[in-house]
Amino acid sequence: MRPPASIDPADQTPATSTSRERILDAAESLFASRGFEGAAMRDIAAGAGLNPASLYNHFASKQALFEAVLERGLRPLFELLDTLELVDWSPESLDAATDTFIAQLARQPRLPALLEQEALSGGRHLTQLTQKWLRPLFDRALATFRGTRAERATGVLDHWQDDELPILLMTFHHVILGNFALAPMLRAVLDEDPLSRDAIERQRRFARKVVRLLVLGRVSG
Amino acid sequence: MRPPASIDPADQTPATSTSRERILDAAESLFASRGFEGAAMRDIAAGAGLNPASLYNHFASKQALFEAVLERGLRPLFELLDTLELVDWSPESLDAATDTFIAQLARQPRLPALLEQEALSGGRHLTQLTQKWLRPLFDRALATFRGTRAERATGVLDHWQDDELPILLMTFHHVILGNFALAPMLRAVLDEDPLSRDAIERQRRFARKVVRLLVLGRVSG
Amino acid sequence: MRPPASIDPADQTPATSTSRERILDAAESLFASRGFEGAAMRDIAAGAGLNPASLYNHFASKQALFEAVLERGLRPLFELLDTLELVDWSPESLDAATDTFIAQLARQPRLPALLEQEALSGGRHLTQLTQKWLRPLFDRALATFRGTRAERATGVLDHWQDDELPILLMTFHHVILGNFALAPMLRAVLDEDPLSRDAIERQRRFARKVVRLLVLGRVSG
Amino acid sequence: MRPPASIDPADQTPATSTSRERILDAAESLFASRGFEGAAMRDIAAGAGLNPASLYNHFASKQALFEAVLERGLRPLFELLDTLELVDWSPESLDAATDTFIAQLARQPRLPALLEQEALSGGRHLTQLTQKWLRPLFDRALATFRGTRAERATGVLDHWQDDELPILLMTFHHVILGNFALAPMLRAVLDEDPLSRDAIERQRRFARKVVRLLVLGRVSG
DNA sequence: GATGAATGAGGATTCATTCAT
DNA sequence: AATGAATGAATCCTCATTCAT
Repeated sequence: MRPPASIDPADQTPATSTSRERILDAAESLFASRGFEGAAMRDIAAGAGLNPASLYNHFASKQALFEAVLERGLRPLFELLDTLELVDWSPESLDAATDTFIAQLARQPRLPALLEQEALSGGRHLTQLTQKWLRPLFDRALATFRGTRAERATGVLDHWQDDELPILLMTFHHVILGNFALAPMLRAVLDEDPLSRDAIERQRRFARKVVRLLVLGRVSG
Repeated sequence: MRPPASIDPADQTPATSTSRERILDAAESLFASRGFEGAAMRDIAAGAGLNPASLYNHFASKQALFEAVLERGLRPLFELLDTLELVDWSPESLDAATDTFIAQLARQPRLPALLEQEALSGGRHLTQLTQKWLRPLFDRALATFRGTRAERATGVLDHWQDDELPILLMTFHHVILGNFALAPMLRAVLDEDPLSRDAIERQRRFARKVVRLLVLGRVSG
Repeated sequence: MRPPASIDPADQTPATSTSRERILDAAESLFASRGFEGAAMRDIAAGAGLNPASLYNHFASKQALFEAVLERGLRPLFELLDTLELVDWSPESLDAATDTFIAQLARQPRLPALLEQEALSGGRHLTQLTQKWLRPLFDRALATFRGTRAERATGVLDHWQDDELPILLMTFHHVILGNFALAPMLRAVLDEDPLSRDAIERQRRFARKVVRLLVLGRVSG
Repeated sequence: MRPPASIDPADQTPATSTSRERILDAAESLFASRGFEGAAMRDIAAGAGLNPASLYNHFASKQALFEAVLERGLRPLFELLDTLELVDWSPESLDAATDTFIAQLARQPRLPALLEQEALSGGRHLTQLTQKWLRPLFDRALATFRGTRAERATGVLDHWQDDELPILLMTFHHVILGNFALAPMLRAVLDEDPLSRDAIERQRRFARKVVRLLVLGRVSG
């Protein structure tokens, strides 16, 4: 009665890439849609066109494979966040930052679901994920927000109280990543592919407005 | 080595309630934190202080138990949504609606994680969840939004284009439910219990502002 | 290409005993002949007439099963050794002690092989076996031997030096248990069942003589 | 979690020897301590500093490797036994024979454990071992003993009945090889390395006395 | 010779579920 | 309503072995 191994056509990765890459692709897809426990090594192997035993020639364990998936997926996103500089807080630079995020997520549409899976499970792999990636980023972003709110005279973040800034950060997370993570549900509710070019363009347009609203308290420049 | 069955002290439900209730409580907790596949009947039974075989005296299968958990959890929330009437779209009535949601979620803090688990998994139980609960609600809410935007002269929802309204609805979902769902991650990132009275109060205050921003385009009335 | 699960007809235990006992019997037989690693849970289950999964209703793991086998097997033997009192060191009391051992081993003919398997493997389960069972027994026996050798005037153990007494103890072990442990090899070399009534009787007669030789330095009383 | 591949420092063979020799050394060590089933080709390869696949450049199969280990290990010992001539049965010539054995075993201290492993397992590789090596030796030795007992007038083997001579032969085996085979256990029970120069010297002294006792019925010449 | 990658068979163990008690 | 024992199917992972490089 087990469901078929692959739902997402993206599971089928081209046979031209290396085995390691095909394994990582299949694993990312399954971990994202089913979580760590729900993703069976057998199904990952099938997605990569390999015998299950072959996975162990490339990764020592399911856990190690999972970490490699996280590493490969999160590194570009977090490097992007690291290099981000909001030179000023003008509407235009906010838009540019928003566009950068959305563009990166369009390239890695399964990543938000992967993150969400672990965020929900609350423990085990989350600790490592948190310590290595989330904490540093979060702390740095919070410091920037606090500094900006204190220094800038008017209009920027000044409709938030200091203790609301952490929630504000989480809200950016939800607004930017949320619809990517819940793509399967959106598909069912909207009768539309939320990862289509048009849908992502609409998502980008919408995100710009929300970011402006949240940071500047108004939409128009 | 399997991890211990219960992480959240809320798993331990008082022995005074009926077996059925204890089972539902334990199942809700485990389904929310681990998803359908990740939650083992054995662990649910342990959480309820029962032998695994006893679960089958109350629920025909794991699937049936899962549905009962959804039913029990979603019914009050969706009934709340059903009865909600935004008589006008004044800031005060928006605040009241926001407060109502947050209050209900504070009573059922694991519910958002439960929903999110299924939303991520994309299929299987999601279809049923979607058809029975989400679709009708979503369609009704969208119609209301569309009507409001078309009829009302100024200020309400008029900074959104028509095709952005579905995304806007999802954004309410993310903003209101997101921090409840990701409570385990927040705990790790914020060094604070996101379900404490203070945190929920802050969350309520923040949600009010965001809802006003999203609907009215500004914070202050 | 795996060999058939059961070689020894003793593997087939009567279906009348409890499952737990049948499991222990089958496990003892396979652990004795193949060692811990070589004995497959599947084969143990087959020997007990059960599904492999059923073993886990009675023992938490292969390791726990192994320890239960040791416990059940060693307890009577070591209790016998504990209660043994060589009132005097006359040839007759030596003979009586020898007979007691041999009789007990005839009742548990697979036990020496079980011990030997672990003694050879040098580690893992041996440590526990040693600390719990062998060390105490060995130390007590050595003290008795040392005392006897020092106190008694003539003839008893006085042809051994003090530092040879530990080796002497081991030699009793080898002489008494050795042929039981190597029964499979003896069968192949002697064209005879070393566990037949006649063979054990001969073994008993021989062991009496060797014990007399080792303790008293001569055969005849 | 698999235990580390090598326990005995003797596993680490010098990198200067040929691959074949390093493989045989590592295999001998692991077969002796874990038996045929328990010794993994992977661990043998690691002990030899090679990739598992490389083993198959030198030996056709695990079985063939095992036989090569036996061959290399048993040949010198059995050749020694073959050339042994007890010109007379004087105490001095018995001592000399005992010394020869012990000296050879000191050179191959893992060999007794290797033999014992197979003797215990009762079948499979034992048959071959028995037919090729043990049977011929045993039969020849038994004939010699029987001849000696019948021909010699007094004192030599004449306290044994004819049907006890096979057991006597096995007893030599146990006494001479036993403490080498059970070295891991002795280490744990005696708090001393049973393969140290001193321990082996003591073992030699002890074996001389036991052999004299068993053959001549008394210790002193 | 040596090795990385591949694999079918089998390893212990867990799972949801059933059933007699 | 509760449970101990049973089980087929699946779980992750290891094994000996092969083969192209």
